[in-house]
Amino acid sequence: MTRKGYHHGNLKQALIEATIKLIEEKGPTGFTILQAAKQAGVSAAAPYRHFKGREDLITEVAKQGFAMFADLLEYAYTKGGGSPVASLEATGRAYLAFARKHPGHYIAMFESGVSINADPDLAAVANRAINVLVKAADNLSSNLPTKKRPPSTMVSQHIWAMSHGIVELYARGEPGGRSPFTPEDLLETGLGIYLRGLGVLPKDN
Amino acid sequence: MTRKGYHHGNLKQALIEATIKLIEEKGPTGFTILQAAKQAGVSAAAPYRHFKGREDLITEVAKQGFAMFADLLEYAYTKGGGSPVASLEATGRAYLAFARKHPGHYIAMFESGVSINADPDLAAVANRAINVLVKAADNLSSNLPTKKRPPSTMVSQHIWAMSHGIVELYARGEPGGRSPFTPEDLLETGLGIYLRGLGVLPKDN
DNA sequence: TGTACATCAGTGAACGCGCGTTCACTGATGTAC
DNA sequence: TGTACATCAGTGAACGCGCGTTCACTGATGTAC
Repeated sequence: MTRKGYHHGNLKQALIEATIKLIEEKGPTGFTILQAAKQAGVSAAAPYRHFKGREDLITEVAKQGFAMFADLLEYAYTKGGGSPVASLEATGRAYLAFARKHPGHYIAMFESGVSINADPDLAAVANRAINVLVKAADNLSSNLPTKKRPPSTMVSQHIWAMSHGIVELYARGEPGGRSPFTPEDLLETGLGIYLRGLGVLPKDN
Repeated sequence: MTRKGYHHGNLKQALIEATIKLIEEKGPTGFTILQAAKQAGVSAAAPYRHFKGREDLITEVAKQGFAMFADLLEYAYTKGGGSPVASLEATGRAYLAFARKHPGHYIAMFESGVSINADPDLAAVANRAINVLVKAADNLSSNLPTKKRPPSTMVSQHIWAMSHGIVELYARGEPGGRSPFTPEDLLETGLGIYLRGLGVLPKDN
């Protein structure tokens, strides 16, 4: 974050990165424009050349976060292995990996209070991420008998909810102290049981 | 929140209720001691007779929330019906009902950043709630063959994660706009599939 | 029953602080000719 | 290649604000005798 001369050269991205770091450290509550500016080595007024305000900055972080998230999920899904089940499990692992590697983004995306529908770009990129899971669910249940096939959107929401719940409850400090299981274990086993219940995994094993 | 004379009479609880209301309306970020004091019709200094500060007030809300939550889950669990499965499902419904009816408490408990282990009382009452689910899971799997029985704590964490995820993602505004399914639907179907996968529900239906 | 006194709960003024935001400005950069 | 000028990105001072917290205080309440 060192400066050369009067012009920063890359201030916009530097502010975004400072925001990510601050959110990681102090949560969305603890983030302020002034501190982001300070961390980028710039006066308090400078951020206003690039962002409308605090909210706008967080939205930008969420946007970049969802873009990376969607890319990661897509990659995991397509390269995840041959079967629909293997692909879905790879996508689940990618979900946790993202939350672990990019907590600042994850928090901006899900816990900062930004309204995803307030910004069309944000909504679009968030939907791209969501659709990976919907497609994965679609693929899964395509070879189930039509009668007992729940809607793919529903299945994708079950899986999203479980993944998100594991991140929120067990991938950080709280609650109830450390769980004896890693988040990865929890998701793998939980997803396994769920998929068996769906009928896409054999009953034994 | 009207006052009689110089003494409020019930300021502590009035402040707690103001906090709940403010958190519901503006999130944990938006809550301040000053506004709580104003809402209780009292000067800015008065809260310090009852609480050490902002954090202490939120902790108290979380504590009361977990107590109610534990009571509700316990009640639902014991009165929930004859079978372990019916009891668990009743407990899940109670989970969502609590989150819906008491969003301020829920937010203070799970999204305010209070550390559950920082306060022993809080940890105790949170554990009481957690243990309802653990016991429910225990009951569930007690008539499964020992070999393919996952630990009850793990099962309870799967269920907690899915419930919490549904609350966070689909019981409020975000993300991806309104889901076509109600939170209650999502939990019921998700839990159903999961329990079938566990082997405690018949494969058909 | 009445009075003196201790205790308690709330007051209001004051403080320092960091925040968000604006404004006229200025240094740096790019470009037309 | 050199110069004039427009544009752009960042400055720094200033503002008003609400917040958290403290302090000496005072009105109300309860109780001993």
